[in-house]
Amino acid sequence: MSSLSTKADDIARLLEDEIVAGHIAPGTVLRQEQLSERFDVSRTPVREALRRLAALGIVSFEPNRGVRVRSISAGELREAFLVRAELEALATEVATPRMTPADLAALDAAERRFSELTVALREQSRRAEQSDSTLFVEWMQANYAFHDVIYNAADLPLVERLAKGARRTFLSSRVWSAKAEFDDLYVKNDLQHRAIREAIAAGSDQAARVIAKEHVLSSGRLIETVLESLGGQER
Amino acid sequence: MSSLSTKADDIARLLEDEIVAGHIAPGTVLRQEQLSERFDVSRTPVREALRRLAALGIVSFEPNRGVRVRSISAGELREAFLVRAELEALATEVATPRMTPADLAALDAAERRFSELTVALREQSRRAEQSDSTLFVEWMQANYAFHDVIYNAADLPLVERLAKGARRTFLSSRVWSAKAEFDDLYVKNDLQHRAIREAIAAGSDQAARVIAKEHVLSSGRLIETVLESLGGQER
DNA sequence: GAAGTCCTTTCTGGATCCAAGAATGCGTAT
DNA sequence: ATACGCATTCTTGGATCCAGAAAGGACTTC
Repeated sequence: MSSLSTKADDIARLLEDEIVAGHIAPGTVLRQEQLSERFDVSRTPVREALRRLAALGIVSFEPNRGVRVRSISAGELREAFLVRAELEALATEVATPRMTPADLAALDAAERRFSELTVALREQSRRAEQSDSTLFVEWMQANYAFHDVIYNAADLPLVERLAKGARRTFLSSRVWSAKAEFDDLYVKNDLQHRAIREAIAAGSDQAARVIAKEHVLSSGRLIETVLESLGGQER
Repeated sequence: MSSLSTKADDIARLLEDEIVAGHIAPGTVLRQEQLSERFDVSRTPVREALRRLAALGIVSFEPNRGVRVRSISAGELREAFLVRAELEALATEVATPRMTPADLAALDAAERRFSELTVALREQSRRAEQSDSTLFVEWMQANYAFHDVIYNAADLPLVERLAKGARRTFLSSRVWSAKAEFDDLYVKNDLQHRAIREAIAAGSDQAARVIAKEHVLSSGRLIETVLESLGGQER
């Protein structure tokens, strides 16, 4: 059986997903043996996987003591948004003159889908107190799908990789517990997506760039205020 | 003996330095056993080190075939400069209002040192055909030292980490073999550093930002043309 | 002479084993 | 009761061992 991927890589991907999805809380100590029996392998590939996660900054090794899921501070979160704003701006600028009609159509579809989910989400949050999180997850995925169309057209793999790394940073944060506070964000994001698409469609890369940057920054600002209102319990 | 660092980490650092410094050519296959006897350890920590380098994108694993030092394509090099330009712009903008008198003094000193080395380097390249590379290395370090003052003041560890990763990308490229062609770059960099420092000192963050960005981009453009003139032997 | 098959060698990926560092808990002395 | 010291236990970092994949021949066949 010629394995196209190695166990260490599989485990790394799985763990990364789980941590990013928040299924493993920041601060948790990952026991090697525990993981090895969970994945039914020896500790060797587990440790190689952990090394990779460490290089990505997702976990941190404390020599002879174990690996710990890193928790991001408010400062790091803030910085991640700054970085993402710059990279998103760059990608949008580069993508604009490269957009094919197919890309534009895809962008339009992504925007529409995002709009629909936004409406549904606001509806839900107005009605129910304890909102279902699946809709929220879908909404967020639709958000990323919109941006992915742009990344795809920009054809800048490094930028895409780094920006997605920055995304990761705050996906695992517990900000999302305060979904209810986000009504403001929902509608704003929707409007900004429309503006970005229009600027791209009009071929004005500089305008698109500026709006894209502001789009990310304003999300960051809002999330920051939500975080503050949640109180400063940082780990 | 309570080891503060683990062997895997030490090896990773060493290998990274050697690859970035160009002592190990891109495309080289790294044999695990060879490395293990060179560092006088078993293959286990070697492999963990290699996993880390793989996560950083410095080497790539080819399952069951070995790890290979990644060679960067012209496109990747170009993209790395785009990214660095954005990040450097951001760092400069953020740093400007945060610069203490001490920082400004350090920036001034770094600029002066860079200027001196620039003069020395142009002198040398005018005289000797086969120029000594140590002076060139010093010059490059002085260049980075200047930018590091800014990163330090900006206090954005993520940005710094990513930007330095992008630096790495082209340090290992063989562009530097064509040092002779760089006279243009030498003087331009010097002028741009002065302009950046002046903008920062004047407190105009936006101006500093724009100049810093242009500074990186123009270096990128020049290096690109040098690369082309070297011929397109990409691996 | 070129291509295909089998066998040997080499090397990787993973499992297992071992030594040493860190935590834990108990007993004792103050 | 509290703090110190010592032994036990747990877990990590690293070494060694093993099975399977890929590369490299030699030998055969057309």
